[in-house]
Amino acid sequence: MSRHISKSKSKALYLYKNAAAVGIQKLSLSAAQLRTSATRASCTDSEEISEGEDWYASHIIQDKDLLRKSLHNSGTGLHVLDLVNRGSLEADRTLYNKLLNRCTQMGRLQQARIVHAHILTSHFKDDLPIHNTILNMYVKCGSLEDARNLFDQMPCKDLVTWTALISGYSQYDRPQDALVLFPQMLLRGLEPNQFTLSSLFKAAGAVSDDNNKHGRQLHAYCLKYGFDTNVYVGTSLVDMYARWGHMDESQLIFDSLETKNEVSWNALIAGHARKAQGEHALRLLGKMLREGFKPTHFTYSSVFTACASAGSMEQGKWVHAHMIKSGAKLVAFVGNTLLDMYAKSGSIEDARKVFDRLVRQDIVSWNSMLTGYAQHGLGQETVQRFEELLRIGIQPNDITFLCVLTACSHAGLLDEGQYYFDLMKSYNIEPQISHYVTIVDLLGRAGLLDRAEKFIREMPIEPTAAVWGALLGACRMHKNIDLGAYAAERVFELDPHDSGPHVLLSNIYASAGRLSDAARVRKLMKDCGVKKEPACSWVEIENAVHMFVANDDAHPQRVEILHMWETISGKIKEIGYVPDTSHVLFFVDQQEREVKLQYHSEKLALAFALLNTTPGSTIRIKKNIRVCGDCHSAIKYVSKVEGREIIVRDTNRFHHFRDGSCSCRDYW
DNA sequence: GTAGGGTTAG
Repeated sequence: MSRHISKSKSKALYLYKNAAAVGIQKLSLSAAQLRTSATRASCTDSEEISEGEDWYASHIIQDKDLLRKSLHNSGTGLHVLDLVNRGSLEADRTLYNKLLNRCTQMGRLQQARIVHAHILTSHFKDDLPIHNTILNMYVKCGSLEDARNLFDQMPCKDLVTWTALISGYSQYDRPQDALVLFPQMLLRGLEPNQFTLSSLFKAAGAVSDDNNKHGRQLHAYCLKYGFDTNVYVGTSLVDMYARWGHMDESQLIFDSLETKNEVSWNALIAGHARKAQGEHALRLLGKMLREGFKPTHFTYSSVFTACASAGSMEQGKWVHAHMIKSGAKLVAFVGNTLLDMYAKSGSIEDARKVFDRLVRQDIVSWNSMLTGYAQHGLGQETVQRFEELLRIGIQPNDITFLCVLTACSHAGLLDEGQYYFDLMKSYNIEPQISHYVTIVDLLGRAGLLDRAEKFIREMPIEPTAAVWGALLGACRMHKNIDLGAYAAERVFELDPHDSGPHVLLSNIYASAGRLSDAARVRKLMKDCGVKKEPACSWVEIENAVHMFVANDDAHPQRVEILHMWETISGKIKEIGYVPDTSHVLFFVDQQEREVKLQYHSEKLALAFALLNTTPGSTIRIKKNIRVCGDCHSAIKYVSKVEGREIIVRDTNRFHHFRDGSCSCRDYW
């Protein structure tokens, strides 16, 4: 043993030796690890204790009550074990439970292992309840390995033992491990209770293979034994079906619950939020309120997420106001979704306000804000904020870098983008495939197609369809047919069912006049059963979201909309708008192309908004695919002739049209 | 002694 260790540290080592004597080496820790942890624990755990032997000299405690009170100090109170070792205190069940609970609450794994070691030296070494508590402690400290080792070593296990481990696996994203334990448990003659089942449903919700066999079987078991009336079990069922995306079943189970609470509502609302069903989530919030339940942070967080994906700012604002009135603090978990909602529904200013008002910003707050700036085309702002983040010493993560790289790509900041890509190493972040995609995009957009291709060839990881897809997109932008065709072939090989690359390649050929090649790609696409997603646009007016599809002739205001577009079209042609028909399929004639162009969904949405909003107000449109070049050009002119700010959100980013130009500087 | 719900990118 090291001679450099102080006397107080050697006491911890004594503890370790004791433990080793009764077979602690069976634990997952090596002797060296345990020695280190014991030493460290004794040094760092009890800040209130002065260094070394002095403390023991001045604290010879005879009074056991006084000693127990020392457990109320901060820290895990581990030092009392030294007094046990000295014989001045008897370690009883209560003492061990207090120590174990303290380690659990504070999540202190090293200390937890020491207490465990000590217990093995005591006459509780075969005590089942104590060992269940230890197992739970390891789970709560996040060490499934320690928990599993203990579980395997325990000669006697009861339902609590099995349930604690099952819940551990389901909490720490190891659903399969949780699920396989269940039949093993049944084989040993143990029957699950509501605790076991709710953990199992949580696990089953995280896997969705084989027609969700596990979850459905468990559900049947649960009905058979009548556990479904328990609110925990019922809620975990609602959640399980919602995670599979089966919202109808989720709703049915929810409706059948005799007892509901906030958590049940939250599970259902979160399900709709994950499916981007904003309207549904909002309706449920209204219902929840009418039925007298108080929304929690979880509720608000899900509803804001739903509003963000729907881009419904007005509704989101209403919920925000409701949250303020309820007196809830703006903690990061909710605030991040709120700021994301503002950013995604078009108001970067409001997003910034939320960011500034957060009780404390975490890395997700920063990432959301950076994403917001990037999507709004504020490349310089993103870079500046990113630099600020580094300056104040916040550790960026892989998403942070992805945000800043995307911003550089969208804003054409070539040098900065490459610099930040290299900078990732200094922060010990290994670039993921998405970072490589962004760099290909960055180089490609800047027209450096050969460099982009070279970059792909030299990648240390295998390029995916997304990587080649980025090159293909750049080839479309810069009209490079040969490289585009090559990149498209790579994409087809890697991901034959995506319609995007087929459409892109077909368009590359079409715009170069190679109509037969374009037709061949379209045919290939058809033959493979690849379907193009129909284009849609949405516009929110007075709390209602209106949807438009291209050539929509079923809309009740169809005549007015078309009339409005004709008027607008005339006005913008007067100031220089020329329809760019290269964005329309090649097999229609010129006149027909112009007509088809006129009825792109974003134009219909725009005309509708002009008809139904007050002059001068901002118009916000959302699109499910990228805005086409002709619409982009037309909307720029409309913003000028109508004196309107028009904000279009497509799948990639925002376009802020104002006074004849767009924030993306025609670069998207 | 064991249980259910929430965030950022692409």
